[in-house]
Amino acid sequence: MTVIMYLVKRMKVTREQAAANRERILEAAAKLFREHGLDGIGVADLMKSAGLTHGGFYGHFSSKEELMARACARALERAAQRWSARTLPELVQSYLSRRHIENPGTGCALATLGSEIPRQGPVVRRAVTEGLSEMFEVLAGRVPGRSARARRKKALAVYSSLLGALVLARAVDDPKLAEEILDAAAASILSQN
Amino acid sequence: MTVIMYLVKRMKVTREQAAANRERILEAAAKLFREHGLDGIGVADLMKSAGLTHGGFYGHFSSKEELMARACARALERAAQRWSARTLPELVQSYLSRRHIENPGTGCALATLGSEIPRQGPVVRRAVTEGLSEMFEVLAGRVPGRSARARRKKALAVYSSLLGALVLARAVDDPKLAEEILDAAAASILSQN
DNA sequence: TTGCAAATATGACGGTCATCATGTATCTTG
DNA sequence: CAAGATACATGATGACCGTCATATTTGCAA
Repeated sequence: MTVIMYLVKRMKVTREQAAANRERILEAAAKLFREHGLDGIGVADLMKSAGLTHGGFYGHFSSKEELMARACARALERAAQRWSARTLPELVQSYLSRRHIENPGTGCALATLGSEIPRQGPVVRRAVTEGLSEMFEVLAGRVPGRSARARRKKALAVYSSLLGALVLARAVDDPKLAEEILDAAAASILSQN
Repeated sequence: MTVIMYLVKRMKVTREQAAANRERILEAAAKLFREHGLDGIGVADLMKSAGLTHGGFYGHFSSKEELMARACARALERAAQRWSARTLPELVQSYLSRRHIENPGTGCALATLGSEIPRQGPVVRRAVTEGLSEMFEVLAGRVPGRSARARRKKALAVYSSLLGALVLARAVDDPKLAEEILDAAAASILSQN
């Protein structure tokens, strides 16, 4: 075991392996940023979680900020993909669930990082705005409405409700209250759509 | 000027002045935490903003965490007070406004700190839960509804929409999009109440 | 097969942070 | 008015952070 680790460590990686490493860093970041916040996890721990040491980081990304932007973009893309395969009721139920509350690392990035985004630099803000725009489009295709304009408006309102309810339910330390919040938001959304 | 500052500095404060100093620390914290995040501002800067140096901090609070809890409680109490003096449409309009977007330091604490709260310790979570519960009660008194139960449910849904919309509008780097989000949420809330 | 570029490890640097120890000047109590 | 308590300043400590310099090892192109 130790010998194998030693060999792996000492072995120069091929181009493919380097690309895979970059991918692992990005995936680790997308998860750990959501779990600990953008400022709550450091480059060294991120790299360790990807199976590397901190030194190689700047060979893959120009700064921690760039990684934050790419990780946010990645997380939001994934969310848009997931949404595009569900109906609105399915989507509401899975978003407003105890399972989502308890798994920030794989859930909605806005719910875990939302209040930190306004304090970030232009690169991160841009990535988030683009990711959100895609999500709005997907959601607009999942809500009922007579015109595209009306559906977009509804999509913005629905996402606001989803996001706010999840943030509140996570903030509160009483599981009963959390569930009450989720239920109220779900009922409100579904009764309107 | 320098002489005056020197005298002020060297002058031992009375009990009343000490209490006033504690109050200034708390007010500065309530503002700066919302502006920079709980982890985005340090004890030294907090104290400097209250006109003191960092050393005296632990005479007033047992830890930074205790200050975070008290500052959150203070901010939420103030919000509940403001809400109790307004009608629902007034409240929605002021919450979902450009002015609120641009002034996080005096605005809703959940919108600025919401996603950091779940990562905080029990003391902060408790203070936030209590503050939120008060806000829910106030809001339940401002929404229409046939029973107290129905009004409470509506209050939870309304606050979710408000919070989510503000977080989204602040996260986005396009003012037009931000305004679109606020408008969509406001229309949704007001059409339902 | 030889030399260069690339990928990553190790280690260091300057900065920031929360917390605590200590000194000191003043309020406050007897 | 004397003595202790109090409020605060100064300074230090140890930990952590982002970033960079350097060395080493190996894939890869000529």
